Amino acid sequence: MAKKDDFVTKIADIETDFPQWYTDVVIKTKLVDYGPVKGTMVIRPYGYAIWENIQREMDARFKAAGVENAYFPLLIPMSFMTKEAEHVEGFAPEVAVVTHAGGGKLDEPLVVRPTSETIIGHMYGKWVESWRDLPLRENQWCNVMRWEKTTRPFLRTSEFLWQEGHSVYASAEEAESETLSMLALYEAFAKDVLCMPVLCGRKTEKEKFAGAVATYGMEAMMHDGKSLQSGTTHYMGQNFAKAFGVQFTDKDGALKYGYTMSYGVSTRLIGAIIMTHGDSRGLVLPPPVAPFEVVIVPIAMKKEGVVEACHALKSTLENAGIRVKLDDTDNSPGWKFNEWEMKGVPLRIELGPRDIEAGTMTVFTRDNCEKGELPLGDAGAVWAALKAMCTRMYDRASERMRQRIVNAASLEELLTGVNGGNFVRAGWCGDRACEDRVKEFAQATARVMDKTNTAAMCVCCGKEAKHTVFFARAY
RNA sequence: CGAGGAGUAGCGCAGUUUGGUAGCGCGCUUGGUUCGGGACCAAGAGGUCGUGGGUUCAAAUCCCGUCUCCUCGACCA
Repeated sequence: MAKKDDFVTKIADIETDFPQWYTDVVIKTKLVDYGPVKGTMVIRPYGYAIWENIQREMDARFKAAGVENAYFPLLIPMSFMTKEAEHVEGFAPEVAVVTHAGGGKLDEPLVVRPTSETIIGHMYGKWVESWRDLPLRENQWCNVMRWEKTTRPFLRTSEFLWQEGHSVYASAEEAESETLSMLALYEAFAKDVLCMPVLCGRKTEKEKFAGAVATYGMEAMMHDGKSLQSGTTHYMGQNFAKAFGVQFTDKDGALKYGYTMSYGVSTRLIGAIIMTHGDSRGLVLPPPVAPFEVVIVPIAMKKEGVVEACHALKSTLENAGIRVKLDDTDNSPGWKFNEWEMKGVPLRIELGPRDIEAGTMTVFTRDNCEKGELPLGDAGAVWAALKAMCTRMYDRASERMRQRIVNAASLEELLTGVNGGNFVRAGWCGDRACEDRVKEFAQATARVMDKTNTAAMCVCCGKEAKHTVFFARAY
């Protein structure tokens, strides 16, 4: 039973070889494979199940907030993209364009959507006529394409899956309020469903969405101290409404432009989960999004009653609403232990003759890698263990982020901070020149601005600080 | 686009310096013994050595071209 030296599926050590660790995890756990087109990924069933769980949980929250799902076309006429000046400038370098179809050249090229503000703006322009049509709040789950130069599975791919919500309101106040409440929805989702702490706040002008008045983001801290933009909400003012003629007749009889906003999260969340919770054994999945919350590993399967007991346990847990996998393949138990740990299954239940005799089940919790015993078939105790695991995972990640946010009063301190894998909290005067200087000096960008300004002076020029900003290296 | 690295079996690699029958580990197939932390035995399948040309009696190996991928940078909400 000695451990084999040449363990081909073993993943790299997260502490010493981070980029390789990430690649190993996404490939060897069969979350994804690389697609034939550079920068694309094939999401395999184990990875897609995580996405389905994210969708289910997110949809429930959208529904509770009153947002409905819809679907808009993949292809957008090129002329739509050029209607909003900043938008086209921001996205032009990374759009893929369809020039031929049906065996001939198209009169007008079509872009593969990099985001759907324009085509949805076009449709909303047709649908909105009266104040009675507002607010109009729809969401779509779809794929988008952005031709990036460097890519990494989940974190930045040429094609990715996301949800994009788009709303029109009659007033600026309502649209701005929705922008903030959707950010709050995302933050709660990150905490409750992904067990992941995030930093939320407004983005700087440099970092905002092309065509927006204001962009807000939530940033998650990865194992290597880099920041991952995990969700954004955008307040567009009337920019897109004017570009696409989204007008309504108000109660006072006047024709007015609507105020729009949009928000989105993507498969990047899966990358965030991997890099927030993963360890040197592989994935550690938050129970709410794990493809299965429990895997049952039978011990000594040929002994009488073992397989039957495992099936009975599976039914009991499933009846209690728990997602369960029974691994009754003929691999050795040790192989199964390692395999499912690598794949991040939250709880493993080992069930063998000794357990059955004693009326217990051996339970391994993935986040802390501890083994214990529970009464055989006690679904309530399994639920409690899963819930406790969520709390532990969130608390651990929060504590790490708290310890790795440092303050800086100078560029040198800022550089030291980001080099040490930290988020750096520092004052900023508000000038683009200083923001650019920070990037040049420390390869760090302004992730979000703190809700209140507590800094006295700008980390770069020393003038009075108008904002307190979290700087970090980012994916 | 700049700098560096790599292309040999499904995966990971050796072999190239010094040209001479295509190798290893894992995985896979079949049969058997196993099973409380990646089991073992036996037999077997699988490769135009990225690609085009050149040198040579002979090229994975030497020379020239070319393509692809990876890392770092640039770029990127």
